Amino acid sequence: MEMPAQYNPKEVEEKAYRKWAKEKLFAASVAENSDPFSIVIPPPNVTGILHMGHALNSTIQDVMIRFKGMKGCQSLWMPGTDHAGIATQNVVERNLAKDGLKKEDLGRDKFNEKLWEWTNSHGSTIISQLKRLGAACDWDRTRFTMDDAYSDAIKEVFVTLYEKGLIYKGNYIINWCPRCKTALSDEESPHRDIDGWLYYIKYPVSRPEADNQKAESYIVVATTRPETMLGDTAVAINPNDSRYDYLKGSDVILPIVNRKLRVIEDEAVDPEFGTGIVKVTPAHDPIDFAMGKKHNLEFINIMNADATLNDNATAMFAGMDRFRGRQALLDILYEKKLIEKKEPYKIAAGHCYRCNTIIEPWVSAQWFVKMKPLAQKAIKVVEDDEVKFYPPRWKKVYLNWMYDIHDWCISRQIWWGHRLPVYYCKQCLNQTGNQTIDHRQQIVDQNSKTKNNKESNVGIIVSRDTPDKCPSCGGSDLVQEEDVLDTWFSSWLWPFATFYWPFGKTIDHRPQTIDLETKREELSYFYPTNILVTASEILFFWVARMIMAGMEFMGEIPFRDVLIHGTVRDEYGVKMSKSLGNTIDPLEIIDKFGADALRFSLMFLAASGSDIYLSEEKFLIGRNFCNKIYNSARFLFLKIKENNLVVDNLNLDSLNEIDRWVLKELNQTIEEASKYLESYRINEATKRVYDFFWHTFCDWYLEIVKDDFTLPKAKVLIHTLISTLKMLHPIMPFITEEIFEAVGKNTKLTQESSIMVASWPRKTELNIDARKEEITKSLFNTIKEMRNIKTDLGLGTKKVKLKIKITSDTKDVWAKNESWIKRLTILDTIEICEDLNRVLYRNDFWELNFDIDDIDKSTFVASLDKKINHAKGFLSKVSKKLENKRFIENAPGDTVEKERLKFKQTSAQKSRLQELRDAFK
RNA sequence: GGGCGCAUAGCUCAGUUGGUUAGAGCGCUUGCUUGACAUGCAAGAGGUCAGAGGUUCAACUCCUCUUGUGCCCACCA
Repeated sequence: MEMPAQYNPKEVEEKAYRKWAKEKLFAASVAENSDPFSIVIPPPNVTGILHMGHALNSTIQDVMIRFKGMKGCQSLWMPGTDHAGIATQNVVERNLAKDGLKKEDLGRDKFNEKLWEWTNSHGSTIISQLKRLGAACDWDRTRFTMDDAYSDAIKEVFVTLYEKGLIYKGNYIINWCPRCKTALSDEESPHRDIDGWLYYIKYPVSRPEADNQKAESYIVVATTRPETMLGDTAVAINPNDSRYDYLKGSDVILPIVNRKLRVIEDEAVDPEFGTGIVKVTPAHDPIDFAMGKKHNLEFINIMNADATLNDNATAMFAGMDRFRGRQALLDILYEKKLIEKKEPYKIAAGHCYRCNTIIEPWVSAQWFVKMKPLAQKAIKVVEDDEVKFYPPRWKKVYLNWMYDIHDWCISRQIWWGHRLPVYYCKQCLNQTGNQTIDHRQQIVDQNSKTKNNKESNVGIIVSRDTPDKCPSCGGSDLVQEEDVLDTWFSSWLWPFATFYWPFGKTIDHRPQTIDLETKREELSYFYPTNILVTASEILFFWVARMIMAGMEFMGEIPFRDVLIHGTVRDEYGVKMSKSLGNTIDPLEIIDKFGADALRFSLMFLAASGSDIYLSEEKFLIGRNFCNKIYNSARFLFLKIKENNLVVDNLNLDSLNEIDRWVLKELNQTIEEASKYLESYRINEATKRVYDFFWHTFCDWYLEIVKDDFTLPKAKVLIHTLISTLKMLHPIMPFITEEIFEAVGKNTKLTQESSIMVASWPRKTELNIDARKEEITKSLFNTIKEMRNIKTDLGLGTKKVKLKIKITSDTKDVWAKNESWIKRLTILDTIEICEDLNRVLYRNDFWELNFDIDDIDKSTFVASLDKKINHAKGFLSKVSKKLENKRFIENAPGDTVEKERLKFKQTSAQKSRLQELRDAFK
């Protein structure tokens, strides 16, 4: 087989992935004799295309899955996608807009068909991209949050929570996105500072006639959103603010609208801010909403769903967009000289996390989950470290959020998603007369009053099955709730709903092929899952809620460990995002350098939990390493063939000291890599194996045995290669598979059909003679020193004669190793002498000289001086310690012993160097 | 306003129970077309571990403060 000089990942990767799929190596199942290891993938959006964040996130999971698989676990990576309500709807709406259509033109059913069409044709894009990355997901289990069966779980959960009184409907002020025209949860409305103005507006005051003369004829309120004044129904002052005592009996008049405003007192008002008087707009501001409830104020809604002003905002402004209305209103206020001043002001405004539109706080009828009761257990399991965070600091972040958790608004006014399993009986509703099912209508109806938070449940049917008649009146005129659920209301069930929980109660839409008992067993085997790998952005959205759902419905944590990795940034430290255009496309990197190169570079750079800065050149680390692995293997096979070697299992009897040395280094690498992987410190494991393979195995061992390519050596080489490949496999699955197969073809070793199912390497039992080991290490050091000296003397690549005086029982060491020592040091001959006329290097075992006439003494002496100074500095530091009585008294014995040894060795070394130097004077 | 991080070589970062006169990758300097690999090999320069205190026999590592910097949460209009 001809192997080109450079590694070409393209065909290798495709071929390997096909093989794994064909041999069903991704599949995991219940096995009594194996430990389970499971991860559920954070389901990517069906609209998603693979970005660097996915690549990082997925590689980490894949590393753990493959590692645990090799360790003998039933290693399950559960894949799937998320229907991503708003995001997907937006995409399909945009497509529709190209034909000049709106979703309303199609109607709900037709539009839903379009959504499914889109999902079916595009939804697997991300899946195939994950496959290119090498993801070892059990693809036969792939789930989608809109599967019929998955929807069963959602209904079950909704109904159960409703029956427990943990889900309620009510009129509240919520985050409204006027572009998506839906309510959002607090988490979906992140605050961002925007530059704005704080306007000081004069409100006239009408006083009883006989009032004292001190009072002003107007008051001043400050606001960043002047247009909301059209919905003002009060002004508020702090009860302890005596400046405005006079207002208590007065009427404040809302300009333009000329509405009388009540003056209320509330502790929420900060006397220090602005003028100390607050305009109160109960229907358009969360604090004002609370005040409105407390003081029984009128709620006047001045906006439509698209944030245009409505008739309540007076005919003058009706129909205007909120920002245009703001300007128009300001113009009039200026004209009437009612603006006292304006100041530049940073406003922390909520933004829609899907389209970045500024959120409008809006009162509407929505569905909520009571979170406090659900949070209790989820707090405890984290406090008690039953669920552990890596890095641990996220525990605090999680707990802080959980301690102060707010109710979760779960209804969305979009069409793509799970419709709430809520049905309204029209007849019953008509009788109570206070309910309608159209939110937009309901909101307009709110002009007058929102009386109570909780509306009566008359006429509301919450049911797992579609009811045919109203249980209370028997009427059959039922309509289902129009709203759909927040997408996260499906995601939070992911760790168990993916196993087809709830195993069919009154509802059961499992596919025929799915066996209930198997699934039940699988859930109990694989749940709780072992780790959840995610970015910090969805800690609250998803992680926290999964823990709550797990505790509530499984009675058990959903995962033991939560791995929070960093954010992917560009080389300047700016977060990669499509809108900024600073992304690096992982698929382009795969095309250019290979998936292994991508994965390796990511794992090499990603220290646990810290952000990772990327530029295209960072992927050269991985590419170069792939090339190194490939070439070293290519060389081994070439040599094996050239020498007609039949390589089989390692034979410990025929090992020499150097073989033992490399195997010992290998042992240590295995130990450390395993330890690091077990503790999720993947980058440490990656670095360790990289360093061993390149700088120990290739740079030293392989170079040493190059010209002595005998069978015992070949066995050590192949053994070490295989062990390293195995350790690298979780990180770089493709190239390791390729070479593992090639090992099979080029040797007589019996091995597994794929490295994926090969067992994790174990340490070799080596009987190591300490003295021989020391001599071997001295030999390596001597070689480094000789190269060093040659460079100092300007003899870099010149072949020189080495004269050596053996000062102890090590003659055979030089004789046996002569050939490679000469090659690696670039020596002409090695001559063993009784006496040297000059010594360039000396250690406990030998001293040596190069047979050359004149040397540049000054550079050599300078180099010696440098070493001597180094030793001196070190010695003074160590002796300071040893002279310190308290050190001797307090430090543990072996620490003191170590220092003594250091001192002894270094002083010996120093005097040797000193002698050498003196000889050159 | 509250909370959480970060500050180590020119750049990007490791350094996990305190005991190395501090490591890697890239970049830089010097020398190598050595038949596995120039996507390589050899040698090297470069750091008072942000600053100031403290704890300790011992601090890059623990504590406090300062400075700079980043992120998250929050109803000061």
